[in-house]
Amino acid sequence: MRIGELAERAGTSTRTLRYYESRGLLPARRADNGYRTYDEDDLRLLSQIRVLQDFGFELEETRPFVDCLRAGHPAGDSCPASLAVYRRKLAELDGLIGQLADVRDQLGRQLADAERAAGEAAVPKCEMTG
Amino acid sequence: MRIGELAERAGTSTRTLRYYESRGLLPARRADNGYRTYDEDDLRLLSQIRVLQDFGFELEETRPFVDCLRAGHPAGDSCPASLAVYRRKLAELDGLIGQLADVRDQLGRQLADAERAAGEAAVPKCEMTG
DNA sequence: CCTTGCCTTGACGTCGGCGTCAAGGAATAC
DNA sequence: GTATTCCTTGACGCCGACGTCAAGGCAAGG
Repeated sequence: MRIGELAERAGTSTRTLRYYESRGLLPARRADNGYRTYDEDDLRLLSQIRVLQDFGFELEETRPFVDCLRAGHPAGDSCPASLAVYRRKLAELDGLIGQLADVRDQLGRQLADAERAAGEAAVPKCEMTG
Repeated sequence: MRIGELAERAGTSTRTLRYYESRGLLPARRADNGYRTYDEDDLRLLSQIRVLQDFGFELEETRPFVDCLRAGHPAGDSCPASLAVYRRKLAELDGLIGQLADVRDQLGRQLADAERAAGEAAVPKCEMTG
């Protein structure tokens, strides 16, 4: 199949496929007329890349998974290098989520304090006027 | 004070201050020789910006806080517009944290599955050989 | 006078993952 | 023949918050 069909079947763009090729991630065979040619295996590699991209992996981080599939393994994560990326990514995510949760809590307190201050300014010393 | 001193006292760079000025966020008075001149109030505005930046706010999102301080309010979040940004940011954070938690769980399962598969491949049908 | 250290504006570089446009070749439909 | 649609390479644009370099001005110390 050609680049347009592969892009459509994978739910991405031809530009993206050319970009992956430029990064050496998904090289293509060439037909006599110079057109890029792909097969079903390429679709599997591409699907693996897309899944990981959706997870927030950088392109380079998908490389071990692609290499693993290309080496004939049943899944992209059947290789130690891929598992290592999983673990790094998990640690990274845990750290990030923790940071964001901290920020979230601080912001929540800031908002509560600011709302309280605004309320007191609007109705000052309410209990003294009764 | 001049730009270098303000930058140092705020723990940032002169480039950053010029950038803020170019965005209209922190304009500076000028001395006769053309040098930018700042006062203690500018340091407060800048500190407010930096705190919010550290929280992950975009520069534009800090503008209501700066405007609020400049209007003479005691804090950057003493104005409704600032509170609105707080609330938007909280919602945004909650959404993001939720997404990341989902990804984290999926990744954790992927890793567990892949590790189990690798283990079974290494010691296949262990209970059948006993 | 000369050096040093601050300041000025202007402009290009960074990072990732593409989008988008341009100019032209190739294959298919009619 | 020609209209359409696919394909090719090349190259600039984008986003955000600056970093970094260049060329030159201004002030103070020795």
